[in-house]
Amino acid sequence: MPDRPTDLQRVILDATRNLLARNGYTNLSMRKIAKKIGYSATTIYLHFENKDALFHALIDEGMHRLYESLYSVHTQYSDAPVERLRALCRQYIQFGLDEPEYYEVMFMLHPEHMERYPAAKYRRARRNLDLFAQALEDGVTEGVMAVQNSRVAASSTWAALHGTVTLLIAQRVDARIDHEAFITAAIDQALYGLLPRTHADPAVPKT
Amino acid sequence: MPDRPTDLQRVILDATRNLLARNGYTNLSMRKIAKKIGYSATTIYLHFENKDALFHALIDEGMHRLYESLYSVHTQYSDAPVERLRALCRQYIQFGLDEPEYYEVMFMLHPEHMERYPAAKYRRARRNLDLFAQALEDGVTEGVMAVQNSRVAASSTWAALHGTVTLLIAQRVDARIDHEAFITAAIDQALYGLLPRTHADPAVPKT
Amino acid sequence: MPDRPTDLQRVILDATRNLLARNGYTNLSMRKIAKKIGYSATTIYLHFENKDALFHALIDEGMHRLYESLYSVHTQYSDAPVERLRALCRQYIQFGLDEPEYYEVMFMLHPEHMERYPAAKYRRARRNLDLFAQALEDGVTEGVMAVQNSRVAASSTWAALHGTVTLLIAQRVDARIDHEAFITAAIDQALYGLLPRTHADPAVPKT
Amino acid sequence: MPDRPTDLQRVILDATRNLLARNGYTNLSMRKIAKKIGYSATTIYLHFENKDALFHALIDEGMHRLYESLYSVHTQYSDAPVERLRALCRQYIQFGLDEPEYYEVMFMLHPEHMERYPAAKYRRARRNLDLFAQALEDGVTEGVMAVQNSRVAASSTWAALHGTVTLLIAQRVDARIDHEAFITAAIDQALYGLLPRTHADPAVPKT
DNA sequence: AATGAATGAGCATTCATTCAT
DNA sequence: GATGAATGAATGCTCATTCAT
Repeated sequence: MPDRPTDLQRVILDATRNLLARNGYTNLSMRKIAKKIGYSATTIYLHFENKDALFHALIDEGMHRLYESLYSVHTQYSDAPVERLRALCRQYIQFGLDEPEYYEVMFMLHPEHMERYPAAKYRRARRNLDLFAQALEDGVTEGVMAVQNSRVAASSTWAALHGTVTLLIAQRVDARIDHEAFITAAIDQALYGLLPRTHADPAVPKT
Repeated sequence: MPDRPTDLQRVILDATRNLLARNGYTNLSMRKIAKKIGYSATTIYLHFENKDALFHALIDEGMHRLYESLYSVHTQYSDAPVERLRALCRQYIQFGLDEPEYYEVMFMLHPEHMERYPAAKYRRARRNLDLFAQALEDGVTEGVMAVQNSRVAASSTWAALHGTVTLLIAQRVDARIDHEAFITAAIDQALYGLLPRTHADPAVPKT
Repeated sequence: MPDRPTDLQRVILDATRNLLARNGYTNLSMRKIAKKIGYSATTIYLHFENKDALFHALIDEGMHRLYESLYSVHTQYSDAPVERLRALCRQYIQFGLDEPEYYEVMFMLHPEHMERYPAAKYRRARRNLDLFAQALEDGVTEGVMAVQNSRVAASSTWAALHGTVTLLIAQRVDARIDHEAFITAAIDQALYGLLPRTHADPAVPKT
Repeated sequence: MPDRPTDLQRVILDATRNLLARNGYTNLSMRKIAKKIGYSATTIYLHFENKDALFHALIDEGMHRLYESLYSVHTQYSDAPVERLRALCRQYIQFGLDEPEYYEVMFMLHPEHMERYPAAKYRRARRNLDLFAQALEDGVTEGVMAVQNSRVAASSTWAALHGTVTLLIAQRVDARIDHEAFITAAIDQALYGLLPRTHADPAVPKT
């Protein structure tokens, strides 16, 4: 059985991600991708309609990867919602730090760039958030978490994680702060904020 | 009241901020700014040394505005750290939503463009974070908050707020979620996570 | 005989050389070349990496042509060093006048633009001078020339020829002077200056 | 007696020459001159019609300086034509090396730049050559030189000197050659070429 | 005599994309 | 499938010069 013809689409995506990680979004061009894969620039257009489409495919793939990595956590801690949530948070942040330029394309690119990102793909992206919501619901069911609306809480938790990853990637965190300490603090703060409060806890004024 | 002679520097800054928020940094060009203000591109160079300088002036300005708005909160709630912190969070998010253009320039642009931001200006920018750290320290002193390191906690709190603002500005929050509910949830989660607890929660293992 | 598909590289080189000689380096631009050849400026970059590369190719070519023309003289007068040297001088000047465009690019442009001329190519360029040095050495061997250092003498001879060509090309020679007379005078003066003298002339003090 | 108001024309010329020497012709701009003298760019136009005029004034001045320096030699050796000629050659080359960018503006700029150089000024420039011609004529009269046409010989001598200066300024002389040796060789060669030949000297074939 | 404000033209280079083959 | 040739538009920036004051 002969080698299947190389899946060039695959090769292009890998090269793109690679270049992205090395040189950032601004310095990426079709020509450079072409050069990297040893094909002519024109060839890329045989596999992706245009730069946008290539990027969307990349985002898709990133979402998928993120989902896989979160899902494995999900199953691993299926019966311990709090641990599961903590692990999900860890995993999310880890993903962002492991593949920062991936993360950037997925979540940090200017909206203007993403306007044309097809709605169908958006839906798939949202499955990631569902894993968080699920953990929260399970936590509430078991009485170990207290949230009013799991979807809202999932989003606010995501916000905390997203902010954490974002500041780290953009190197906006005070240089004197240890990254690991920062990450742990961020996760703890988010998690503690979801735990049920006992009557012994001090009252918190609402705004 | 007669029109003062147009302060072109001002006009340029406003136009730039506007374009930046609308189209992102990648799509910003001196020519576009020029076109928008109805002057030649060359004229911009009469008022700003180069693109970077223009850009940095914009960040500076934003940082200053943010500081003013946070500082007024700071003084208003000077003797109630928890309320003050909550108000600071509110105010931070509000600033981001009121002035998304400034916020984007200040905190959402690609790190690559931040690298050249002069250290001296950076220091001024950090004063904003200090107000959060101060509130945390005061809270700890009064025994109404529990954090190990106020600087780290200030950063993790900032991360939560930054994530919140960012997702809102980029319109990445699920359309079915009410923004106000989302914001409140985010702030509550961050705040609750900082309060002292009567007993360590066994359900939350240390990472 | 059918037209070969246009060799654009060739066309670009010719156009560039032409413009260069007409307007000087300062006034040469990729756009102008493009306009002259009826292609877009971008197209030039398909054939030359950048302005420098284009420029160096031109120099290379000129050096090669000059060498060919000098070398044919070299072989023709292989056993008569004085006649050979005279012919080399003639040929050198003739080359400058026949191909002023090449000559300008090769020898009259501002040093600033030569600095980047690759060392390897420099070496090839120097072969031209070697033909003069060779003639001098042969002349000394045969006792028909008297020079202390053939390399130095080759250079000073070159200087005389270069000055001659340069002044002619730049039209700096007094209009009342016949060019042919000027050229002959220049060559004679250079040659006579290299011949052995029967007695040291007391009127010429050493510097 | 109060200070005369600063002769700005003078100041501008000095600054220009200075910048020229430091950064070369290509990097010279009206703005930079203005900055250097601490006046606005506009001010320069009050004293020179345009860049061309400024340059022409500079050339004028250079020609004048050269003349002064050659003339002092002329008077110093008034009764020894050969020594005088040698000293004139030395002085000419020295001038070129002492003020290379001056020399460049005067003699090496692309003709296209000089097209508009007024004829009247050209005449003044030619006086420099006259000093050489005079020396030659005196030499012939005294029987210590042999030239057919002093104007032609002056030009061919100038060509040799010009070539020498030019190659040195452009750094085109082989790096292994000592400059002083090169200069001496060039002058000697030019001078020897002008001396009368005795019957004992070997015959030189005419081309 | 001096200037600040302004500009159109120009620069080398890069880019995403198209088209004929 | 794949490509070489080509391009129009765009980029940040500099320049000589003008004009109203």
